[in-house]
Amino acid sequence: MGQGMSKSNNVYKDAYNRCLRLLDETRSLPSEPELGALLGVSRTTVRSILARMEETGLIAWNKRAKTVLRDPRPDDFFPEEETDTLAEIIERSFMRRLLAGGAEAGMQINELELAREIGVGTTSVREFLIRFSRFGLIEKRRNSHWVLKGFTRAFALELTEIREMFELRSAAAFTALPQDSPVWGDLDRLEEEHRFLQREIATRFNEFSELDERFHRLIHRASHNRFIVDFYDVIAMIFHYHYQWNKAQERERNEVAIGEHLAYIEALKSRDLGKVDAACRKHLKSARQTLLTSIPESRSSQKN
Amino acid sequence: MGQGMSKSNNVYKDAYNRCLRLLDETRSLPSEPELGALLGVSRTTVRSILARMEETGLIAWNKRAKTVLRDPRPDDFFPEEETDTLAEIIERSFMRRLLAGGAEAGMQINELELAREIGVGTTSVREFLIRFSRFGLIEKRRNSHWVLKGFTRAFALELTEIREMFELRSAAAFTALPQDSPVWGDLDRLEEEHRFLQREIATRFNEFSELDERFHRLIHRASHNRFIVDFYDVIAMIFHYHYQWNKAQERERNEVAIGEHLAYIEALKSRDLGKVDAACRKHLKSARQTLLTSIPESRSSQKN
DNA sequence: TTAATGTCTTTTATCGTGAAAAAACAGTTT
DNA sequence: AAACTGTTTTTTCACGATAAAAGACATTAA
Repeated sequence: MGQGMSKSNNVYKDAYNRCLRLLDETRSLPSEPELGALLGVSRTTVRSILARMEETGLIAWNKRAKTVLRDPRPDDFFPEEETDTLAEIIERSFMRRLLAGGAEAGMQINELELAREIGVGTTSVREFLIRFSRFGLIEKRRNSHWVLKGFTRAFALELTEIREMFELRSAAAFTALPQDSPVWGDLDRLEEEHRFLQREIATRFNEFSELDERFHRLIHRASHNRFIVDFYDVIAMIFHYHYQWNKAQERERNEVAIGEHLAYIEALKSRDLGKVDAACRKHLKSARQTLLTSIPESRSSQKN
Repeated sequence: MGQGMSKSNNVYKDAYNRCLRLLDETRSLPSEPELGALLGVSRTTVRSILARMEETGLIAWNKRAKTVLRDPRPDDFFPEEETDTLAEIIERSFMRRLLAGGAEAGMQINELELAREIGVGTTSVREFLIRFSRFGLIEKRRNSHWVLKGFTRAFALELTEIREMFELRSAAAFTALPQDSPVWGDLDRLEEEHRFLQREIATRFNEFSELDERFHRLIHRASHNRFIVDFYDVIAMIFHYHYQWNKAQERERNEVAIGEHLAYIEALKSRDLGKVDAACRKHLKSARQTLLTSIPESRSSQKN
């Protein structure tokens, strides 16, 4: 599938699907520039979307008039998998191989083989690997292959060490934010979401992962330091796959984490640096523990 | 120049030049694998080098026998500029534009234009920008262009904030290293180089930049944390161009820095955490100051 | 029988190309 | 005139192709 094609039109397909959902709400669509802003795409793409919607009888389109003719049906949507970015496809594929065992540290990574296996061009794989290298899991040998450093205990410890430094500093910066800063409102809303999830934990425990990320990103943003903010991408990536991979006691773990977050939020609102420090440390310690226990104790003896 | 060609043979040319320097020292060259290891290239490249050296009458080559026939002349060497990596060429070009004024924050970066201007393919430029993005100076707009964030005061402050966190921690880790660790020997040697440079400061002050990097990298390595070690790449890059750009009071600045380094080294050797902390703080503070004074006070009012 | 050389294969680095998507420009409608 | 639609140009994204370089295999010399 997909060999020989120059560029997939996933931007169009994804925006089309999102636009279909908009159709339910209104009798007519806004102007082209407005739609573009709403969907986050250019007018060129908007016009392709409108053209297809007209073809399939979803709307009547004549210049400014874009009247909705019927509700979208399930088969109007493009299949989910066709809306993914190439980068997403490659990342998923790569991470699956990395986590699905057999990925010994020190193993070399072959661009061509990866590209063939995933069914994409080498350029895309190369660019992915370059982007991915900042996560510290792979390394390039000068004009030669990439080397896998492995998702090891050492990696987790190094990652969490930085995370703890950065988050403690960000949390301190957070408490120093003026009372009228919008972040306090954001924090209140997040607290509410935590409370809600706590009540419904039995059925919605798997929604925590996403809330967790939003919460920590809010705190990191208070540092006003691009390197700290950007580093959260590394953490988010690791935890994203970690959550997908390690489902053991997920409910219990998340329940504990919600409790810790609430204590942390409480501390932030008190603006008492000592309390913030303690609550932050406590939560990060248990987060580290969770991550560590999910890593096999070193599959084979370490190589060089 | 250079349009249409698939891949430059700069690896070969650079290795050839380095191999020429080896010729002065011996009457005959070692085996092919040995030469490869020495020059850091594959046997394929070694054989191309030997082939050319035979052609130009530098050596007689018959299987294992590689006898040196004459000393290399200046015109045997490939021109310096032909030994550069494409990545280096692009980086220099890009940084020149960035520092040569007219590079307002918020300005968009055009891959195609850059590629044309430098005379390389778009792929190489794209890969460069992706690699370069980790320095925090540019940012990608989702499926659109890159945006220049600018080499601003804010950037310098964010950079140095992280640098200080990381280096204080690394320095502390350094003092905790066991007495028999090889780093103490490395430190002694660096101290000696500092003393030498201090004596010859009048003529060799411009050699400090390189020594500075080696010294700080040694300390950062003590953290045993890949994120800390890797972050030094960002610092090194910035200071590299900063040194090239801001030559004002270079001698005085470097003289001061050498003194601070020596005090810092002294503190490390004392293994007294308090002293280390103080010496490190003092040096980093003046390094930050130097960097800050070299940044124009904000060319125009900040955009969004 | 180990370690070199000679030969062949695979992989990486880089380009030009073309479709997708964005952006710029020109003409209309309100 | 401001904001829209219609049209054209430019840029980004991804591919296959090809030379450089690495690496693997076969052969030979010490």
